[in-house]
Amino acid sequence: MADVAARAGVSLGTVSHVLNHPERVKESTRLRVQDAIDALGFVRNAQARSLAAGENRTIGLVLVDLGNTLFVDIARGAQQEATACGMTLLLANSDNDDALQDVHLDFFEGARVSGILLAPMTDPRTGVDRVRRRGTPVVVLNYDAGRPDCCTVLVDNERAGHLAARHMIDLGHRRLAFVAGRDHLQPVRDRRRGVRRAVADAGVELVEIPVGDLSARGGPAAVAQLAALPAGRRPDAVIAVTDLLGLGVVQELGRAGLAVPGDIAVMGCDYDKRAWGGSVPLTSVRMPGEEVGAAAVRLLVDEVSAPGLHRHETVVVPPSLVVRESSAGRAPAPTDVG
Amino acid sequence: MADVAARAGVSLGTVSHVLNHPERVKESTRLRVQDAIDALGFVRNAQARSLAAGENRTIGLVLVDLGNTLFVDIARGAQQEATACGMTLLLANSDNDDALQDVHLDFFEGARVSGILLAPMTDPRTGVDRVRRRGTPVVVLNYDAGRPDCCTVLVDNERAGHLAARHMIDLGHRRLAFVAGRDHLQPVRDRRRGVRRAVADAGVELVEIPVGDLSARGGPAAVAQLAALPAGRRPDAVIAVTDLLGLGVVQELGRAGLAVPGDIAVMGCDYDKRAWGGSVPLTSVRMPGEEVGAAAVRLLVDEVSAPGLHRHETVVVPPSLVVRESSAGRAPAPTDVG
DNA sequence: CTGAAAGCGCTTACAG
DNA sequence: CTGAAAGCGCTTACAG
Repeated sequence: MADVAARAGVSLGTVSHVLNHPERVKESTRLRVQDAIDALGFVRNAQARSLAAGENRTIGLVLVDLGNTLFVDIARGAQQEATACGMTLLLANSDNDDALQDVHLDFFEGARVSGILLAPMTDPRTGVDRVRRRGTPVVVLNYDAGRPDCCTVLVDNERAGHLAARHMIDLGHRRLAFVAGRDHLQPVRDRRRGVRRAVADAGVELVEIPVGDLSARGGPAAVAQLAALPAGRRPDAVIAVTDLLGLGVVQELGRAGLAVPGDIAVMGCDYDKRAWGGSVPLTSVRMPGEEVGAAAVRLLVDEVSAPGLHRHETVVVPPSLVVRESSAGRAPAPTDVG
Repeated sequence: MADVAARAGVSLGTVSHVLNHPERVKESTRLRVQDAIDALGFVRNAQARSLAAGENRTIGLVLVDLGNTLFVDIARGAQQEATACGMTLLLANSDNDDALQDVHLDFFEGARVSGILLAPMTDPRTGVDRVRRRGTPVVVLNYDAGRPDCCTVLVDNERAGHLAARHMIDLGHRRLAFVAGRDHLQPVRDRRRGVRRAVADAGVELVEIPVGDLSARGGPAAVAQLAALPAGRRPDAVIAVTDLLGLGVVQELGRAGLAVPGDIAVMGCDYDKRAWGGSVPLTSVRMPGEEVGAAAVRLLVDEVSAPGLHRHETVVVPPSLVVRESSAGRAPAPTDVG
């Protein structure tokens, strides 16, 4: 910057002014300074700037898994909203590694970002404690950490489960299977709750099929359990807790010679692009990742700009049903059956 | 930091020393300072540090598209290698937006990162010019920009095409179809070149099928063109330039009542997880994204640590064939047919 | 409208 | 082994 000032024949302060308050500078000198900047290829040192100005229009987003398209959607939504708010979004991928997640949190803390967005998979207590202690705003995404000192943005997984079961019931099915793992993961627990509520309200039957693997590899185990049921208790519809698992179920049913949805209807949950290529397009429940990311940025910006007035809140974003062939067949789904 | 010094009853310089050169400080005072740091929850301001120290162990990675699993793999490989080198990797997603890409480059430049990794989709000339001008090291990934002033890491797409065609030829096929778009994109151009070379060397026939959409949506157009060929010229094997396109072809062939690979063998290229769910597991050519990311970090670190001695180089990472059912059927592929 | 000066939070020779 | 002081590149009241 000193070089720019020298070349333009002005003081440091003036260069700073054309950078920060161009309207306060006479046009002729502003142009002269601008020329010097261009000629020298000057790029202001953002670290020095934010050190001196005490502000830093940057948001850090720590993500648990970029391989999961939900998180990519979250990043995209956050990115767009951040840009709209005049902030820059930086991503750090913790790749399912809790220790690395804490490293990233500390990194952003050290970089004095305006705030941090955190999408964890397990309870992020220690890391968030450290960050909150220094007062940096944190928004937790897609995980209900039950913290009163942060905003939270959740997808309504209970509703996702309810939507799924309701859809199958509306199609006329009377005996549903819910294929899932343990309730260890919040989304599994909540989706199960939603399925149970819909089933109870409608007075239909529910068979819960436990599997150890929520990816497509869980398909064979699920189908084996279905086949082992007495004929009278065999479900007419399957809800898999994830799309990948739903895909595995469809594949395995195909191997067993059963038609989907002719012999049995199937749906997943997640709207996962990795499950889009199946032989039968899979009905699913879409989780609005982009809205989650955007809402989180909005909450963060609110907290940053009005630290005093800000009230922490939990935003719950609704999922939506995506009907495709695996439940409804090739024809459009009947709106109201049975 | 002043608070820490006060609480520990030492000077600022001493606190700095326990942070940067703990061995130069007497144990008892080091412990005292450490206690103060813990008690106060002090996190050093990394901006001030790198301003004063003139170094910044951070690498910025600008990615064109996080929705593409190749780039996620690249990010993962770069992340791991960066951690191994004691650096932190920061991600910025330009989401197929050239203007946003330049914004991210300038951001990293302003943040005075040690170096930048750039995975673009089109020629990144202007952005890289700006960054190189100030001397910041840049490594270009997955795109041959033909710049002598940067290192480059490429996947050998020509070889990928050659591997694909060679595989089909080895399986005994004598009339191959190559389904792809224009040569506008480097990977398409190079893969085509490899396919042509293998076909010419083997003296078999090649039919080139142009499609406008390289995703699964291109499938119907491709199959329509195949069906329109005179019976005597109909290919016995299809190589799609991407896995998604290969998936689309398999789906459309299924709709047309043709068996894969019984009636016609199909393969893709990319090893894209989004194409893994098809009714017939797709043979593909795997692009080693993690190695690309890791190699790029290694080149960058070399340039950063020995700016004088460093010679720019282009590393070309070899792809590898992944044989699955869509070309080889359920039995293992014969090693040498025809 | 422009400049001189203090200060942001740290590091690093240099003394002691 | 520890401290005082200069400096990293910028911003921002405050004068003029």
